[in-house]
Amino acid sequence: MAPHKEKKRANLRDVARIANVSVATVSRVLNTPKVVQQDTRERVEAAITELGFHPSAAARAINSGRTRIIGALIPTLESDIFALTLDAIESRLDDFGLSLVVATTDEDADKEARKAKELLDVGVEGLILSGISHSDALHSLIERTRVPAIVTSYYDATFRYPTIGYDNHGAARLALDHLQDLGHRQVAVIHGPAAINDRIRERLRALIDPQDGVSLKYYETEFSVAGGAAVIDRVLTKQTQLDAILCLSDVQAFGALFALQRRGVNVPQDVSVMGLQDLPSAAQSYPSLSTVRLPARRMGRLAAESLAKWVEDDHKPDPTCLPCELIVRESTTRKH
Amino acid sequence: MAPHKEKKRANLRDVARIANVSVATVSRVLNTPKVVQQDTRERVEAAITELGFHPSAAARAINSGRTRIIGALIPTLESDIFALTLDAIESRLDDFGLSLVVATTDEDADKEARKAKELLDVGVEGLILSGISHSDALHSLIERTRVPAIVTSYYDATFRYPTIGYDNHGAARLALDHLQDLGHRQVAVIHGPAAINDRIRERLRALIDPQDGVSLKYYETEFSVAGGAAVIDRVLTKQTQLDAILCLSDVQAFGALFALQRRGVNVPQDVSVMGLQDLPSAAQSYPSLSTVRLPARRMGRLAAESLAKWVEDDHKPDPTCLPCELIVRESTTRKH
DNA sequence: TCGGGTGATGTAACTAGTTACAGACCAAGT
DNA sequence: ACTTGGTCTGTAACTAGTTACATCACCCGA
Repeated sequence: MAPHKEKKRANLRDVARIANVSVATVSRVLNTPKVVQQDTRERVEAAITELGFHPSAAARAINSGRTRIIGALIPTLESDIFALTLDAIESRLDDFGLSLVVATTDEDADKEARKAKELLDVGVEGLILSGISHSDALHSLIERTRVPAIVTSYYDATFRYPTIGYDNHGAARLALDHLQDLGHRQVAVIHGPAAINDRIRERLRALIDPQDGVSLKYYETEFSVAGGAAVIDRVLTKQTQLDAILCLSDVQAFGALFALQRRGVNVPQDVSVMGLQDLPSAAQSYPSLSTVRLPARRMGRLAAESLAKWVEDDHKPDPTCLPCELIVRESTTRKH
Repeated sequence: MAPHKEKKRANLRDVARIANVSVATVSRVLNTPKVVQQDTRERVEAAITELGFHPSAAARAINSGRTRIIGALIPTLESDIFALTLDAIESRLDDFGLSLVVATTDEDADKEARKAKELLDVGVEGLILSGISHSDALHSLIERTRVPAIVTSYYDATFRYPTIGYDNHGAARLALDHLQDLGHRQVAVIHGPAAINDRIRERLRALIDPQDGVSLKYYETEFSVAGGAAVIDRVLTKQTQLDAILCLSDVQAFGALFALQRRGVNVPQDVSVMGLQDLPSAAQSYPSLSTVRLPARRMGRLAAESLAKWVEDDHKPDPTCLPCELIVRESTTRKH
């Protein structure tokens, strides 16, 4: 068999040769077609079509110094809140002509640093982080490369990177106040793993000094519907005088809701259940879920916008705290 | 004020100058450090640290001809099934040292083609598509650039790109057969927008010739919990002799479940409810949801693997159909 | 002392684009 | 007739890396 002719991709020079023009002219046809005479342009375009030529992204990037890629480091895509945020980020970045590379970290700081390095190797021009707990390796990487980085899902005006987040502390407070206003005093607090998650820690911090004789008992469980459901037995055993359950995330609240129904406990007559986040289905469940709305989509859009402006115009964004909103639905009611 | 010295990024030549070696040596320190003498290497490393040097991804890519980036075109991240699949894709691609750029299409073929172009401009080496409905523009783009492309969420061995999917037709059939086996004859089928979604069309196609006196009535609604809930009034009005509700997605099944509970209809005593997908919460809800499991994570992993091998070793994958599994839970029961 | 092998390093060409500058050409103005 | 200006195109340098090949020092054995 004859040795296969290496069928590598056509480049600018190939097109120039076929069209019988210089590389500069081909480049002009691609970038500023109006300055090229029509018949020349048509000849070049014919050559481009003939060869199936597509300019190399890398070669363009090397000249412009721009890749137009933004990297996002998020704990996981399995959780609605990150998926929602990311969806908003992606579509807003697209408005600025920027693409989004996603890397998941499983809430593991070392993995995050490793993936951040990969993102920078890919050439991202900006980085979106979640929360404020990161490894020194990541910090020094960001410092060395001077890549613009912003933090989402958390607000702290003094943090080393601009934070575009919501008020986790205030949201938890809002939820507890609501239960308190309804007369509830014996409250079970169900929350995800605090050790690895600064958003959860911040929410818990809001609950440390309950007023008016409110007593809080804490239950840490997996961050999922199953986690919320699994912990209910423990809650019901430990707290016979239970007024309300405050779940620091909606997914766990759904788990709690289901598990309570399964045990014949009526919500909200026997016990009120409160979530935190306002998932799309919170308005639909039966009973519908009282919760505090975290503006995930809005945050995603704003984060994307802010980073885009930083990358494009070197305009570093100010930290922003988006407001949370108490959403009262059927799952909470006044204590009888 | 003195004109600011342009503080541009340090490059290989800068490092070479500071370390008093040639560019080749610096390159060797970066890529094959063992061939460089220790003291030279240390000098270079010191220079790298001093300048905060980071090699340019674009320049590397231009030489290797590789970007190590894969692009995924998915309808939306708001839907769990895509978020789950994407999470699996991302983590599996990472095993191969590949990064993932995400672009959402909102199930719009023109938008998909536009975003595909952007992905190729970014330099993706491979493309992951969802379903088999795409614009001609996308097809010709893929043909011109000869970029490896695979399809997920759909199986069709004869399709122009390899499909790594599950059997939508078989899954729907499995669900209907289950209801039939339980003695149900009057069945409401709730499904998402068929016009724009080939997965849904394929599921519907499985239901065209029901046997044994089974009567199906169709209700198209939004692909969401709210959509599933909103259509229930219509279902209950139109079908007074209702045995079962078959929802062609779990999210809609949850909506149906909630709406039925809200109206005092007992599931499964009064009516059986069947989902399709097996979301993580399907096992937790009350009643827990009978459904057909679509192996979203497995599919994501396999798709990532297959595309990675195609990109790395030029080994085009074979179409693969992953099995769906009937999951019988509490929401379906024998007709009384 | 010479040839050969090895190891470390440098030179320069190469990747695929963009672009500053130069030059050719043609028409209009002086 | 000669300059001027504008349009179009080409040459070559430039971006930031990698790498084939050349070079040189050094050591060993003949």
